[in-house]
Amino acid sequence: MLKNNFIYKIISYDLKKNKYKEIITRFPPEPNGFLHIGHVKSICINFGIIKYFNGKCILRLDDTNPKTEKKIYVNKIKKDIKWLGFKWYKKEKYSSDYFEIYYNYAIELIKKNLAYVDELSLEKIKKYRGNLKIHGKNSPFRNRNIYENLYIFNKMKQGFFKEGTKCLRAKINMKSNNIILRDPILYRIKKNKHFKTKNKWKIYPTYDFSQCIADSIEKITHSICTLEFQNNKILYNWILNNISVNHIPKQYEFSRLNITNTLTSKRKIKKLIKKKIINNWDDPRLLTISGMRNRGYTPKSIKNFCYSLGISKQESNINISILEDFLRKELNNKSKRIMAVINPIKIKINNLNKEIKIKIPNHPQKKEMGEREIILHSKIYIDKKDFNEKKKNKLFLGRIVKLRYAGLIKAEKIIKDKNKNIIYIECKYMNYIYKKKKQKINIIHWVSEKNSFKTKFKLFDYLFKCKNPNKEKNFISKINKKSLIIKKGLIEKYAKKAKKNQVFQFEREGYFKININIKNNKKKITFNHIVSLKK
RNA sequence: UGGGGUAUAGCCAAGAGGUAAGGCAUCGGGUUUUGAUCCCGCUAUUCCCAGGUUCGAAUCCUGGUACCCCUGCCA
Repeated sequence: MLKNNFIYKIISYDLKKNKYKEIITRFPPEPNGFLHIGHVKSICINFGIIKYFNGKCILRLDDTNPKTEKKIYVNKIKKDIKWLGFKWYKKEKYSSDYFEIYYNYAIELIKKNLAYVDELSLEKIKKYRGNLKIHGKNSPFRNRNIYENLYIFNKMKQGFFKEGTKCLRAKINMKSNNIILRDPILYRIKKNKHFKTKNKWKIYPTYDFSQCIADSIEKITHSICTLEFQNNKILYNWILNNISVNHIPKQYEFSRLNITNTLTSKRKIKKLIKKKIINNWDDPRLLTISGMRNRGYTPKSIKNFCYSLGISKQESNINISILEDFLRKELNNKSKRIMAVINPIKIKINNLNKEIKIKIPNHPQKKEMGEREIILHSKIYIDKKDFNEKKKNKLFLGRIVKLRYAGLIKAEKIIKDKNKNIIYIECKYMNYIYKKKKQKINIIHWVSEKNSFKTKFKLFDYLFKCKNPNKEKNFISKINKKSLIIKKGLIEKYAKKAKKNQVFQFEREGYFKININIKNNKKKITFNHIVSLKK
């Protein structure tokens, strides 16, 4: 619920007090990777909350570091937000749109003697900064005069110096208890080509310097971000209070979304791709937006999940099964049912000499989804999981199971080869007799030889078996090696009528998406696992 | 005694001095030829701990404890 949280209350209050005419939020991803489920929460908050207030939400690509940012990511980010069904205000913005403005504000700070060019090496800056317990100490360059600062900063801009040799720092307080305030870096030299401004700039503003100014320029009223920026808020305000801006947005923080059995860190995802553990950012096992799209998630199921979560400052780790519940809920209503046998084992029904045609519904609760015909005859397949000596409700010698929509079969003989592998099981067909007292006979799904075709199933499992791979030192070692399994099995012929990307519920198994590939005029059909049914 | 945050059920989460909302999960029951779906019902004498103020405290005060973030020229 998007209303029952502290941010909604703050906005309502501000509006009531006539603080703002219009509410403007923003979503500012860095184009250095694909968007994931964590971003979706932020998107849902920023784009979602303004709908209650008739406000605007701006999409701003935060491109202040040309070392890691790429045009391709911008396109993917835009595509993913659109796919979710959100529209940003007018054309998307870029932090780089304001490079000239940032630069002028930097000059203003220098002129006010609130910023200086430091020439300490990276190592020295680190040393001088001190640590959690020990205060920092001033750089020897801290007190150079304004004209010299102006002169060198201009030279930096023109590209006279190497990366890491000089940077612009705010003159705040090296003895501050908040390390963020120990003369934070405002500008650094980067020689990479920027995907948007090309080679025009040799110096780039840091997050702390650019974010607050961009927010101010865009007249953002509520700048909503995640908890890790709480320490930076004081700097955000310091900068805006010391330059000549006429609008100061307010920053509010919420706790980021963590989900069990998966990773969302861009750095770690990049490592998985590099190690070829996953194919790419859009691997169906990943909770990136594109990965979920490939997997078969619908925008609505993802959004409903995010809306169901609260917005607070408490750390959380949401079980991935809750996300899956929202998916199942939607798929359940719109998917036709079908029977598919993923691990086939052959059954010979000895006393069945004819073909029995059976009309069955495509959805047990929705007649409008129509019906189809299946054929029962002497050669059928069931799943190996349903043939089990130890579990009493499964098929085994002497035991009876119910074939879904057909009759009962009783296992009579197991036929094995020399190596003791089962070739087939001989069964006896029996008519279904209704008894007053409910008999707990297990219903199993099946497929007949004449009414099915062979196909491949791609089965996905969690990328990590452990609940919190983010906490693992060596997360690579915790990878679930069986997160992708390909099985050869059988499915009803009815599947051949399916459209591209159609989703079926395989009875008693789960939801699967059809892949249709046409090679040399031949249709090749396979299926991708989306999510299993509840056990 | 570095600074900034957070503690309410298994997981989320409302609550702001008047006697613990809601959702999901679990559990119990019903419908069902999917152990699915759907429907109904139950689930905190207590809010991290210990004191204190008050007729009355999850809410106020005092003192503790646990966890998260900050020592990038990343964001």
